[in-house]
Amino acid sequence: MTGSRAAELNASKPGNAREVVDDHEEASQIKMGELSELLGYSLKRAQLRIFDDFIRCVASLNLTPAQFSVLLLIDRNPGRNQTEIANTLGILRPNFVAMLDSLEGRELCVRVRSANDRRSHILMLTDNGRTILARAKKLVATKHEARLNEVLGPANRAALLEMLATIARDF
Amino acid sequence: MTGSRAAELNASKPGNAREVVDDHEEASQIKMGELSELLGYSLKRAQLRIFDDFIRCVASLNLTPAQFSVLLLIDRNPGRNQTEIANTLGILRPNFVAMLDSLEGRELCVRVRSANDRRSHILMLTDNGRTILARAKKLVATKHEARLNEVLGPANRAALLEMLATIARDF
DNA sequence: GATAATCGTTATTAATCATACCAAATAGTC
DNA sequence: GACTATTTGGTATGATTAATAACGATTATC
Repeated sequence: MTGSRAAELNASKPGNAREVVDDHEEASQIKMGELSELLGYSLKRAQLRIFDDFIRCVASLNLTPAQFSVLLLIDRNPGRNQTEIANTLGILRPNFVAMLDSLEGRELCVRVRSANDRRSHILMLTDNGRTILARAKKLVATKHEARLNEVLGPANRAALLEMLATIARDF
Repeated sequence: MTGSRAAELNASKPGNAREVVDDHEEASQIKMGELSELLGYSLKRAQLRIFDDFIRCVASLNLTPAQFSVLLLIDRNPGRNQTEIANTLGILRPNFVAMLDSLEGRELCVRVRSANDRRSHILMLTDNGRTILARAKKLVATKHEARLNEVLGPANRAALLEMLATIARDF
């Protein structure tokens, strides 16, 4: 299901029998040039790694980052409708339908017709949804974010988070 | 073809014997909850913003971030073939074909049969490609990255870059 | 009461990402 | 040299995500 996208990120694995030289010269490393100074590039690569790790850490619950964020937001904001949740996550309403179909099909959340405005659907987690979310949070905290703290250190992790929020806010 | 099977899943859930919830408190802001502590979430949002700004800054040249990185890498590594360039960028070879078709069609680069290995295509920029790349670099530096320096400050920008590289490397 | 706006939804397209496979060329082995 | 395996670029094809237009039902506005 979840393809290993990092399969060929590392072409030069110092492992077994990969000493092939394409030209007469030794297999020299490709120069990244200004690419390593391009923030967008590093940003995307880091994001892919983080998402891969997230999916791996939470694989037992079969939750994507997007699904996790939806459950989190519904839990924290009971009584909101689809457009409100979708908008705050940057998901377009048409694309949110299938996503909710899936989550509701797994009985993690429900759509309830609002009494105030019978057009809109109020979203709320089921008991099962709350259980799964709680488990997911624990997995994310103990595996995913913990690893980040190992690699970056708590102070750096906080600084990184703040800078990313700044970009998303002021850009 | 596309097979949007969203319709078949749970398009309609009739007979919802759920009770209606109180949804007062109209204009209050949605709470992000633990979402603002989730690094992957901030990372993705920031990445989308950065990419949008990149595309905007370089719109006059009609270059995507991916295309720009390809041109940059070819320029810095003359004599490399498709798989080498694609691999270092994390692009799968089948998907790299169309991308090169496009760039070559715009006469920004060329594929040249290698004399050493007649299977492989050596990539190199055309004069036009070098010109466009130079212009793109200038736009990126004076508009895109400059704005980042405004928002973050040079020191923070460097620290951010270093942390992202750390994630992409050690994760 | 007529008209406009909103909500969830369907349908559809484009773009991105991934896998399986093929012909040509090369490498490695006997 | 012949035989096999591997590599390279390429095609075809799916899955997933993202974006737009439009529609019925409902609500808001005038």
